[in-house]
Amino acid sequence: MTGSAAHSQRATIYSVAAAAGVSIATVSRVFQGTSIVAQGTRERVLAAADELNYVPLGAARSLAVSRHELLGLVLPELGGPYYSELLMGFESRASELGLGVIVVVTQGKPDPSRAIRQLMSRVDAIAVLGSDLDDDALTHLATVKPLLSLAGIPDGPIDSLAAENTASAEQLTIHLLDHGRSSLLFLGDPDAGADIAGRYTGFSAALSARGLDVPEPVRIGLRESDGAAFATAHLAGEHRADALVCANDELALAVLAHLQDHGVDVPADVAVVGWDDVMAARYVRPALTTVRQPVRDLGALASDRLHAHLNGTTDAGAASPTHDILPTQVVIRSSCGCTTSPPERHLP
Amino acid sequence: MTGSAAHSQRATIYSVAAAAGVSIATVSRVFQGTSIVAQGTRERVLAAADELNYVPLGAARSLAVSRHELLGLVLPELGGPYYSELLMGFESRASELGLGVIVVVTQGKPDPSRAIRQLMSRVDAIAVLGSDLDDDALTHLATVKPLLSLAGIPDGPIDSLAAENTASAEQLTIHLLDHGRSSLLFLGDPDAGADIAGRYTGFSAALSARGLDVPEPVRIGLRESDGAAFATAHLAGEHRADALVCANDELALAVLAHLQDHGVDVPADVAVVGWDDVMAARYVRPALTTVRQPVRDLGALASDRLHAHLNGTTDAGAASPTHDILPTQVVIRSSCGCTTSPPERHLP
DNA sequence: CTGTTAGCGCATTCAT
DNA sequence: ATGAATGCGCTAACAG
Repeated sequence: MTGSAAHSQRATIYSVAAAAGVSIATVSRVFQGTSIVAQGTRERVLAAADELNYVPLGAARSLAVSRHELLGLVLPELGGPYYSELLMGFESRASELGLGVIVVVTQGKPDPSRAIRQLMSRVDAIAVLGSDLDDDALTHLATVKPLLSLAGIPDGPIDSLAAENTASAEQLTIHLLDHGRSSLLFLGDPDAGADIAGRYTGFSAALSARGLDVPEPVRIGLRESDGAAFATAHLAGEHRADALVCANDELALAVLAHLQDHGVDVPADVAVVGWDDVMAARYVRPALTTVRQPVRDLGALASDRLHAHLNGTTDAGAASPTHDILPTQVVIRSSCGCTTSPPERHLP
Repeated sequence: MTGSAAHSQRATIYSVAAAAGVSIATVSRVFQGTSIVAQGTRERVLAAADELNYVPLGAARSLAVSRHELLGLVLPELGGPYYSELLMGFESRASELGLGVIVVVTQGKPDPSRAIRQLMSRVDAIAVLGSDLDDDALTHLATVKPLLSLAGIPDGPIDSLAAENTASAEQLTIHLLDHGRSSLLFLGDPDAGADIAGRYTGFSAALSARGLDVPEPVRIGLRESDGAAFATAHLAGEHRADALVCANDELALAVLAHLQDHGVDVPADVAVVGWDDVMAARYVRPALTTVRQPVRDLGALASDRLHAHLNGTTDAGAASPTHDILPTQVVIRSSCGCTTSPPERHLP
């Protein structure tokens, strides 16, 4: 390794105590700041600890205090800015609360539930995003430790926290309708997640309100390849539409680009909108109209909730599950048909 | 919480043993699969465990086996696809190796070193990315636990792992020169990180090789706002250049967009290239010429290295530090002046 | 194949 | 202000 010291013989609280000529209790006290220690002794202990390169063993502490001081975050994947921001908010707030974070990405894992069980054994509470786990499984997990469902079903037996979907989808759809579009299509699979389901619900509501037929959703994935495939099909005349409401920006961008490459005029021929407000949404021409979600706040709030549970700050126990929803913001740019004057690409 | 069960009285190995009518050793055995247990007993134990909702206490196990089975990953931030991919690769491989991962994001933390010390107490080894820590601090940390520096200085006393920078930068610069560009500028601060420093080195080398003067780097940040600011200055005639080598894509895209908004023809008037191959790089017009790094592999390899150290697979101890470099790939698109025929935007 | 036993390193009473 | 003693839940010999 570093060639120098071998990480072999780790110093323990005992060796430090011995070196400082005090008892382990005193060492523990100076490190936890739990009780007052004489200035002199404190310094001797610190010196000894430094000298021995002492690093407390977390596991021992956890066992003693019966707390891991660690939160778990389960994510389906890590692509795009969405999950990163969520993690950022989650970790940041957790850290402020004195908690560490263990992340588990389920995608590509042979046995996700095994990974989660293992996670359960090392954290105090856990936030789960994604429907890789069926609802029963989640409910069961919630039995053993505080469990928060992120962007999941906004009801049901377990606590949940999510960004608003339905209302913004409806708003976005109405906006498209107001542009004179009449043949809209929703791209994305509502069964793939509660958030997408919510968006389709809003989409449907807007259409119904105008007395329009609600088309079946085009059940495709959210990747670029899915968008390209759809565009190809669309160009072949498989679908008829003058406006495409895509379940996320990645999909929207792929569709947009592919369509343009083949001579389709966006938004003149067909409008395209998405979700997430990724960076590319601002740089593409026409700039993509989309919905921005307070993802970071969502992550931070998740940490807060979990922390509150751990400290019994909330009326845990028999209280009914909480279901919080954070407001989102429709970002109107050009791909919907609007003409924005100053290209506002220099946002955050 | 869920209203139903209270996460109060957790079952222990003792309660399970009692319920199953066996000793704790047997319970431990069926859970660790460490030794053979009679089919009958095994089932009884499992049943009891399930009944009691037993989840082993990680901390207790860690203390007993003196291993956390956890890796630490320290990242400066989480913006853009770079860090996400790195984390993805790291977590994924770690998981395969039976290890969990704790992430720590230093950006925005009042006292990063405190967070790291705390991290050190709960993991077996740690990978650090970013120069928030001075080299001495890292060296010191490497004294207590296996420590791997990611995208850091490719020499020095601690193990490192990074993507190739200099050669690809040189290659990219030569490509620009071959396009007939003669007045190149490097955007980014070499002092902000070893990777950027390496890129500037390659940039310089290419220029020197052609007998050209090497301009000072334009020391700006990597955010969109930095790019916009530079573009403004450039438009005001502050800098003269017919090619801009940006330290990353975010910067390149911001510059590109801002320049175009003000009538500059890219790449005719000025070429722009970047690093990372973010999604937007494929969608922008002209498509951005950039350098793709094997970030996910880098993360996975980091886990491997750390795991190897923990198992003494490598000649740890007195061996000199290892410094591995992963090859990168220059992705030629249009912003450099090339005319690519089939818009290859449907890559991975 | 299964039970007994002895720590793992630390926080915490309870004394002093 | 400090020390001695106890236990947290689990694993790993060691017996049987």
